[in-house]
Amino acid sequence: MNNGINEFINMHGEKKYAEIVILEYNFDKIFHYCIPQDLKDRISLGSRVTIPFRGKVTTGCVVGFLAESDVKNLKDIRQITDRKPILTPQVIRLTKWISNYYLCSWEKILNYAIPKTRRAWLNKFDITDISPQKPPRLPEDDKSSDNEIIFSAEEVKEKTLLKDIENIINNKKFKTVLIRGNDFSSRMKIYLRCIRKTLKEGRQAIVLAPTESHLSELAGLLEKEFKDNMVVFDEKIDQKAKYQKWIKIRNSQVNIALGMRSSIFVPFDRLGLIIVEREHSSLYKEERSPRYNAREVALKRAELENIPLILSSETPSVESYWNVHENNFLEEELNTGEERENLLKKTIIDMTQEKSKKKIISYELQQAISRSLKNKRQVVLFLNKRGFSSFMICSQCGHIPKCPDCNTSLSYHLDIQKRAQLICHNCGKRAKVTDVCAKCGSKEIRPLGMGTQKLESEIKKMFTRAEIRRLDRDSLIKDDDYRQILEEFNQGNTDILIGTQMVLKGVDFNNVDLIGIISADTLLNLPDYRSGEKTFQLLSEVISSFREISFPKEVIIQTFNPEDHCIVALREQDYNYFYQKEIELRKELDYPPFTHIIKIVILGEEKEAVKQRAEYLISYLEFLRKDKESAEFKLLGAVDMVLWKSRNDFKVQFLVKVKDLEKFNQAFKKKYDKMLSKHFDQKNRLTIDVDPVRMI
DNA sequence: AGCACGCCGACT
DNA sequence: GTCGGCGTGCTC
Repeated sequence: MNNGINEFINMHGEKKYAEIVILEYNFDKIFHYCIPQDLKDRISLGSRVTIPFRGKVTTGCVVGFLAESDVKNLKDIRQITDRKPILTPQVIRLTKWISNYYLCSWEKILNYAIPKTRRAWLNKFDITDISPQKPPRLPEDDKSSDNEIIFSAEEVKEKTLLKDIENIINNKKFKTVLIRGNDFSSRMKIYLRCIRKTLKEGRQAIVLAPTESHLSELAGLLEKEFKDNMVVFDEKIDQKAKYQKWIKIRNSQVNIALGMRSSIFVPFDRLGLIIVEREHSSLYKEERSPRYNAREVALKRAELENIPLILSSETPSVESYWNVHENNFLEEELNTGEERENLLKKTIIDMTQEKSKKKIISYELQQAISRSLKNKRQVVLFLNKRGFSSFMICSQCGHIPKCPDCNTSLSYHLDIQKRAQLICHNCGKRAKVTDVCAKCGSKEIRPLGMGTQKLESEIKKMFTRAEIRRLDRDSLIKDDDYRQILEEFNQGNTDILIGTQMVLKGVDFNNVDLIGIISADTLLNLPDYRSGEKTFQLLSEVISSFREISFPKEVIIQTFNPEDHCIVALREQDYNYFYQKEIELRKELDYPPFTHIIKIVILGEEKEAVKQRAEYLISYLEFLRKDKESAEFKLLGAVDMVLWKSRNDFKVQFLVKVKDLEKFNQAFKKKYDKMLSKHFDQKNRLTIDVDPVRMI
């Protein structure tokens, strides 16, 4: 198994030629160089080298070895930059896989994985090549003679799943465990034990978290035991500090790395375990090039390194859960006890049954808020839409005013003088509000849906004596506002907090006994095959904000779609129900995980130029369709090509649906480079997103 | 990305 | 005949 990496050494045991990816130019090509005799012993996969190229000296990264080359007049490698390679052979293999899977150049992903190094740092913080350290001494080393035990007999008796995890960790082979559940402290206990065990074996661990706050939560807990044995790559880290931490890793001075998505590339050479916390998070997807998903890359790295992988989530991604059945992932459930469930009431309000269609707050929710206020408890009202109102609709003919450039519905906003205005969130175009429908002429046109602003004014009218605060992007003017609104609420000075996703971060729900989800529909109706999954995940997270429940609490969900499987699954807190219904839909409509989607976007300032390039791209894909080496695929969005306006650019988007991604990519790559340089540049850009997390 | 090469039209 | 326009292709 060589994964397309040439490590072949000729019969004299000599590495004669090196395959090199040039790091300073964006060519998707491998160059061959001779390895001078004096460098032979020190060069390896992942070594950075200086090489003559086009009459200049440039740097490259060694990605393979050859005994023979059919290229004539090969030049010599000048020198090796780092004393020990900055990347490990396994990470080189990983980046190769990424460049094929995500259709980006090898150079791009290599440069992304390697911290930006200044020449000066190279001498200052070099790799000292400390010979493999003895694993750090742990308290148990002295006590337990049987080092095969991770969990005690008592613990295993209580939760038999621990035995399975123990076996997998002890086995030290590639195997994925998906832990599903909301019990953070049990999950944490498993992480701790597994890491401890891994270190004891003299191996290393990577822990990924999706956001800065989840990262610091994990780091805080792990630091108690492993402070001197770990590095944390937090959000604000600069290139220099990042490089220093890499050197520590490379020198085996630390054996645990914590970070967000990019930490999946850290160069441990005795990696023994990867943990991906909240694996469902869309933040694992890099939304700029290279557009990889760290969860998928973690899976690939675990496979390449042949080590266990732990994925965990309260609401696993449909892809991962599907893998439980298809690829023999081990699934374990870890949920908090039933006492919690008995004190937590979940109510779904069918808004189609409300008498007044214009009302935002149902009668039941209004009553529940009154009850909370009387009991001196706090209320959080959740809405995932900013602005005043989402769009206008004519109740006579159903017409929705749309932006002529973007074909998206215009948002209804109030300006500072409280004058109504329509704004296109895509391109920023503004339009006047009309009181007559442009299509049928009726006067029954009015705003539908709502934002936090409108909700706030409604609530203020309803509960005149309550302290009400709003927490969303728009309400934050000064940097300090966020902290202040939180502090007021957490000290109990606020009765009702209205907010978007932001309330999930930093709000203390201890004294809250009511969460009202104003409209489950806004997210559910997005034009995205994942909208159901996203709704279920987000609202589950909202409900989980109630961590400790010592008195009765209630969640009220208002929706126009009470029968939707996501809503039903939320009420029953039944992941399996959600998954079964969702996977049926995906299968029926040929969506992931049954196919892959590739999002192709063309952007440019001139409308005609964009259109022309889009047509060229379509013809390239049609040409591919005839290629016997390519895979079958569907092309969406090409027949009635829509040009959108996005900021200053015109934009065209296609979706390719393909089952055999590997085969398709191989054929696609053949002339991709040529097409790119011939038809696209800074003015007319082409972006390709494999397995996108957002459709628009 | 640059830079050479080459094929073509315009010009002292 | 020769200068320079840019489209095409190569760089180990």
